Amino acid sequence: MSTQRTAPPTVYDVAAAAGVSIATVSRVLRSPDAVREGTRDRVQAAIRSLGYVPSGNARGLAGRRTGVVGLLLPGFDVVTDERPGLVTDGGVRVVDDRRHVTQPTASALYFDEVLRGAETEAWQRGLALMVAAGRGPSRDVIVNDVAGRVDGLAVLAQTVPDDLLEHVARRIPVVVLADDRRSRGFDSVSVDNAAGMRTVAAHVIAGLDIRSLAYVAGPVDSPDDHERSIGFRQALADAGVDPASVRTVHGDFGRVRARELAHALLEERVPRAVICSNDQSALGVLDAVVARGLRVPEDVVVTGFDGIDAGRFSTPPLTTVHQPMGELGRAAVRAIVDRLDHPDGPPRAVRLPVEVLLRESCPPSLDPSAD
Amino acid sequence: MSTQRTAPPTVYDVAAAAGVSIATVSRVLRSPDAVREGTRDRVQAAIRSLGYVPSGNARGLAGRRTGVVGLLLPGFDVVTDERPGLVTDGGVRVVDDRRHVTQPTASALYFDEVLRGAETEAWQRGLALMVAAGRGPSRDVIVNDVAGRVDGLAVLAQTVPDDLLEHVARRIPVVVLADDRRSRGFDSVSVDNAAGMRTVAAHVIAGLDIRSLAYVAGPVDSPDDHERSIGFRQALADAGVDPASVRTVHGDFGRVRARELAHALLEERVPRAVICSNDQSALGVLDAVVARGLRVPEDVVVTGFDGIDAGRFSTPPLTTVHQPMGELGRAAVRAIVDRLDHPDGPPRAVRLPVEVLLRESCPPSLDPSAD
DNA sequence: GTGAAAGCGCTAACAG
DNA sequence: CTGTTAGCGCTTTCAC
Repeated sequence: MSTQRTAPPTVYDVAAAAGVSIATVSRVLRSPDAVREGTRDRVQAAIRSLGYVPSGNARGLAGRRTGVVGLLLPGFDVVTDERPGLVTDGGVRVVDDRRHVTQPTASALYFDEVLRGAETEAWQRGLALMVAAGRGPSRDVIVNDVAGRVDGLAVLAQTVPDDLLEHVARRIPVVVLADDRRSRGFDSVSVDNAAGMRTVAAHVIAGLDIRSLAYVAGPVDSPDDHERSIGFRQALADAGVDPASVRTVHGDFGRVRARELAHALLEERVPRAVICSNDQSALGVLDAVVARGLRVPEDVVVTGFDGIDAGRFSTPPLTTVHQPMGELGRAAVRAIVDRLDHPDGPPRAVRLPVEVLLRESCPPSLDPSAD
Repeated sequence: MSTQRTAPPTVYDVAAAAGVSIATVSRVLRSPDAVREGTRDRVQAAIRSLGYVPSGNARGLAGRRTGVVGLLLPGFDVVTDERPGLVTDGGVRVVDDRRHVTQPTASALYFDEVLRGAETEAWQRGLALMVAAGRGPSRDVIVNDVAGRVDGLAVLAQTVPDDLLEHVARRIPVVVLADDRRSRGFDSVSVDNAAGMRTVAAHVIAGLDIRSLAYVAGPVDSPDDHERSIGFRQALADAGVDPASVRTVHGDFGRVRARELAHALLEERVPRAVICSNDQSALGVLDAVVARGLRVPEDVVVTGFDGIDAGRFSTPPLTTVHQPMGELGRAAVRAIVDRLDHPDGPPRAVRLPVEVLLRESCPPSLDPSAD
């Protein structure tokens, strides 16, 4: 078939082949019922035999919506995993992977699910999705480019600077994910971070009757982290725990840093519970606790936030607050469509519920006899 | 900001505001160096103050490439996981997840990685990616829609029927993923299924000196499965094993079906090795083997194909042939760009290497003292 | 029902 | 360096 691209056929070609005007061709495509059957058949035959595919650009230009929504993600780190091949055999590398040298596929990149959710929702509404990395050298160009060819844009928090966002927002509706930006005038879809943290912390404090706490926070500029720490403080207040009695350290949401922090923390004094602002940190804490010969949950209970896969497979499995990532993506597309239907009205913020998953690192009950 | 969409500004608006012609505005955008600095500044100021974002549609129409490549995936199954919430607390559902009730996030959907790879490559080349599900009710419409607004299209095998594919291929280059379609005239990017299976099977037969084999194949219409079975037969021939001595069953690439088949197989006679055409099947076989009280790898060794995450976390971890999914996506974008640069020439097929990952279910050696 | 004609917003010669 | 002028391929009144 590589006998192609010799100037793709246009409405004119189809019209000529079918012996009608271009207007009729257009009608056959957009409102088939408005055309007499015989005429319609001839046009459709011409379309088939010419291999005609309408130009989306021309369509979009000529009016109406493009039927495309955009999604800007923070950009993918190019993880070129350089595993050492141990044996080679017939051109196929053979690796002894019993120690699981294999990378965590870098798949845990949490926005995979967001992407899939958005795609699903777009698909169900007959829309196409345009995805791009909102970062990188040509950031501005890409963002403008995408903004120029979609009906609406969903942007993951902190992937595009505010001024750029405000610029494109003058052309199309923009919805920010994972950060309530109503103050800036943007619609947003986010997760109920505060309630989630409050609930899991309440479980630790009141449910398990633990008052010796440590809190591993994230980077100070993270809106997510900020909300979670608010939820944490609410839980303290609810239970009448003195905030000053809680040792708090600030990590970077990373596992390595959390491990270091946890070691220092445990060195000083072992808390009965370590509440973490995200899962990666919690896994780092788990590393440190185990390394010191302490048992989880018997000696220390640990909780995370996010619900990443690694937490399901850790030893012990990690209690966490699960965020509905897929739903985030879906809600984003819905928000865009809503805004397109109702251009006016104040910015709206959708809050999605989270879910506490109690696993072994901080079980429903500390009573061994209870389930 | 919701003060928007009052007919977005156009080049004309910018030109008027800056006191220049539309051509100059266009130049400032496309080749800034061709415009005197003072003029350029005025235009850029106008762009900023008007909130001007060029229309991608108009750009695409006016000539040149759109700068967008399309990716058609098989479509996402909408997995609405209905987990039973055990406790409710302050609006946040609390779930006892100690038995890992949580879904495998459905994340293992293998094309996540393909998608990310494609995105990465596109991003690095300054292209945007348009993603859509190649299935579903409005399949034809969506496919045409996407095809009408991209420069080239990558399609995952079996997501779009050939006739539709051939139709759009007359307009833009199409590359098929995971299936060598040169015969149909399409460029393709696929994985070396045969060599992978041949290598892993050779390891079992010659490396481990096992000759009592069973083979769990996939659905008959799968091109992947077909190639893998060819590789398997080559391995048999290489080692001088009589194919007739191998019991072969056909599954559906699913875990459940494989489990059933394995039970029947084991009932009749326990083979020393079960080679499976994909990981899901291998996991099903593992289920059955363990259920019957047999040990892996001591009594039965099992191998899979794909390299899904679940295989890393199974008990025991699964030996498999890993496919470079991310690379598939990247290669697809490269293939499209290549084809755009060289519209003529015969269809080309890119073959990506696979990698055998030896894990506990079929270790490098059966000698317990080794390694 | 169907055709004629006027753009949609931009790029790319081609003149100045 | 900058302005003029054609279209790019399609949708959409408005007549017939």
